[in-house]
Amino acid sequence: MENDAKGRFGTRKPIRRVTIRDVAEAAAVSPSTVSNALTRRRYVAPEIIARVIEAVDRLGYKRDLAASSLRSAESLVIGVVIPELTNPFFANIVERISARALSSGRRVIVGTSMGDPETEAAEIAAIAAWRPAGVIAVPCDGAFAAADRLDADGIPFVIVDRVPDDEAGYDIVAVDNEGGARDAAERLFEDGYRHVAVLASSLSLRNIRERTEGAMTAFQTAGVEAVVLEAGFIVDEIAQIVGKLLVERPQLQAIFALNNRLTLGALKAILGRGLKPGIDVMVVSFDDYEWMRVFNPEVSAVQQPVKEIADAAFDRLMKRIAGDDSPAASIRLPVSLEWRGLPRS
Amino acid sequence: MENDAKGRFGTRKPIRRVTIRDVAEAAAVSPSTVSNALTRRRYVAPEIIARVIEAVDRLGYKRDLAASSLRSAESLVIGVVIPELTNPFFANIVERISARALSSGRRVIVGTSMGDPETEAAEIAAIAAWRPAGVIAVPCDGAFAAADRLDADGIPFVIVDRVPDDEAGYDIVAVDNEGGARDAAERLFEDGYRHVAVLASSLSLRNIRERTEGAMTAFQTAGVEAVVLEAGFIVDEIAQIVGKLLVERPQLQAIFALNNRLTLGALKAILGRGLKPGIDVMVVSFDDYEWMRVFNPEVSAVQQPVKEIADAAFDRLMKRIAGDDSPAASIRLPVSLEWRGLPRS
DNA sequence: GAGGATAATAAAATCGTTTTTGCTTGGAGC
DNA sequence: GCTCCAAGCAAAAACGATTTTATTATCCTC
Repeated sequence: MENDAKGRFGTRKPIRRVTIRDVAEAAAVSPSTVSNALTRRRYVAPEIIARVIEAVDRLGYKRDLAASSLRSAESLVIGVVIPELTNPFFANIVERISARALSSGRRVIVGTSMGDPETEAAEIAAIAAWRPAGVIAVPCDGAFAAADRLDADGIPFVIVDRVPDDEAGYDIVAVDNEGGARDAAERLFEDGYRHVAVLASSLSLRNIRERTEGAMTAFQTAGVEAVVLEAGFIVDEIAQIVGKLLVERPQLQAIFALNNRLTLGALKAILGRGLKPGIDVMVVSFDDYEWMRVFNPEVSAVQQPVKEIADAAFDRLMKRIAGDDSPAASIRLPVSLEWRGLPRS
Repeated sequence: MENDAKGRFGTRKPIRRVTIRDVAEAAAVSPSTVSNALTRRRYVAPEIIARVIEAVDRLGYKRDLAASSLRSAESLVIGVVIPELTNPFFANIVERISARALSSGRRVIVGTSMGDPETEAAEIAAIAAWRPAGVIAVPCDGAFAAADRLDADGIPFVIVDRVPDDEAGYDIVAVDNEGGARDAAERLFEDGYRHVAVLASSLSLRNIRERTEGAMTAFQTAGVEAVVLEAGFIVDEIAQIVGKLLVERPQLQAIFALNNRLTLGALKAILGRGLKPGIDVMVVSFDDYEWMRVFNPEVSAVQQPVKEIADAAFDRLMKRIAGDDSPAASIRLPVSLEWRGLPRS
């Protein structure tokens, strides 16, 4: 007898999957007993369980999760939708949620909207076709129109990081943007900075608006001369705008960049003019990345509690999946200021 | 009649999904005809198709992909296993593969090994339970023991980026590490650098070994005085090692860091000593990141063709899934040197 | 010892879809 | 006008699991 299934690419479809029926036959029990023996949903005699497990191991049986969840109507997938995977902040959140999901026997499927509401809606629709137990989403705009679709399908969801314009009725997990920005602003004042610029991407984003307001309120209260710049999303353009600012306002002592890209732009402008960040011009970043620590002194940053954000969102979603129908709530997590600057001498 | 299904969290399980049967009833045809009308697998009269589509739209029907692929035995999921999602290089690859998969009607599920072979094996096993059409993996070590599991299950797979110690019999997509490192080394020589250090993480990694060999061969041929340092994976430790190097070898003119973390460490050490990267000590990085461009001059880098890597892997996998059983092949893609340094004056 | 409750397993139904098989109709061929 | 074939749709089986229902054996109780 020749065995064609030997070579790696030797045959077309030689492999017939091991099903629960094969295991049942091998263990001389019925398929339902195998199921119960493995899932422990009903009592099965210990010696039969042992026989089943032996057969499973011997045959290399692995339960087909798709078939399993189809019948049991218990979805094992969690949908996660984010603007982009290449942003380590989002990647971190996905990684953490995946780990949590895995330890509860579920699996995450990820969709990226690339910052486009239409793509976002399409992704949500595509994910909905997988009948996820729930969805965790970082919306790309304040509308989050896809919410309706999820509601219509009865899929529970939690919104993360970006708070919708109308936040009523949604479960939301975000950070205390205003408080975090205020803390940083106050620290700048305490350390002697009196002429600062707040670097925003676009004030149409609620996160950025909250950060801007938190910072500006603190600056105004403290009597710090502060200006807000809307610099967009392209590093080179941001650098150009900051460059102009540095020329026009030579008295400027610090820049508070409200996201990591803005920080990149600010640093590029400062370094491009031969100045030293943290010495000639202080830079504080909202959101902390590894590369911010190569500078000397290191760039100070507002650190977002990524793990806590992901955990809070996951926990909330799990409760919803379990049937919790308490009123939707908005959770705001505190951020922490990683101050690495030297006091202004 | 009260309608309990109105509120967002008003009722427990009020939503009954729209199934193909509902559509069939609404369109006054059989379920099989609905299926054929939607998938176009068999001819259905145009007017019936129209009726079906109308019913689908009206009822908001979405085919259950799990059930669909269960019956048709055509898997719609692609497994992707990477060491970590927070590394933008891997995230990029995942994003690209996801996009390609999506446009072919499939979806990616991601597993992260966190650099641990056991976790990797567990992830592969877990993904296998979803019966993926294929798997694309970036192994975390040279053994890639999980390959056997995939082979046993008859799941085709492609290995990306990290080449296994024994590469025979595997489909592999990687970059030309040796050539890329050689190009960078030669350029350093051409620009006048004569005393350089090659910064490696661990020579037990094949990628790093190839890069080291490529660089050292070129340096030796050109008569450049070069030293190899194995500095590990922790930025602070790398910085410390480089710091010591800078003291011991004041004549050092350039550092060739073989991955992005090493680049961070090198920069940190250089900046920490008040030196200017690119001016006092040249830095060349293998792998290019956005933050490398904030410096002045920008950090030169060997850029990996992420899109091409992902595409090549995806294309190969699709062919395997389609039944191609040609011999396994190893594809090596060229990297490009982004030279941003100034010639040594 | 008969009736009935209980426990453990087997058999059958089911999840939502696709595929296979079967039926009906209409038209072509002779 | 009859047969045969193909087209077009319906009915039923199947995918691989779980849940529901049925069956048998055992154990109590009176």
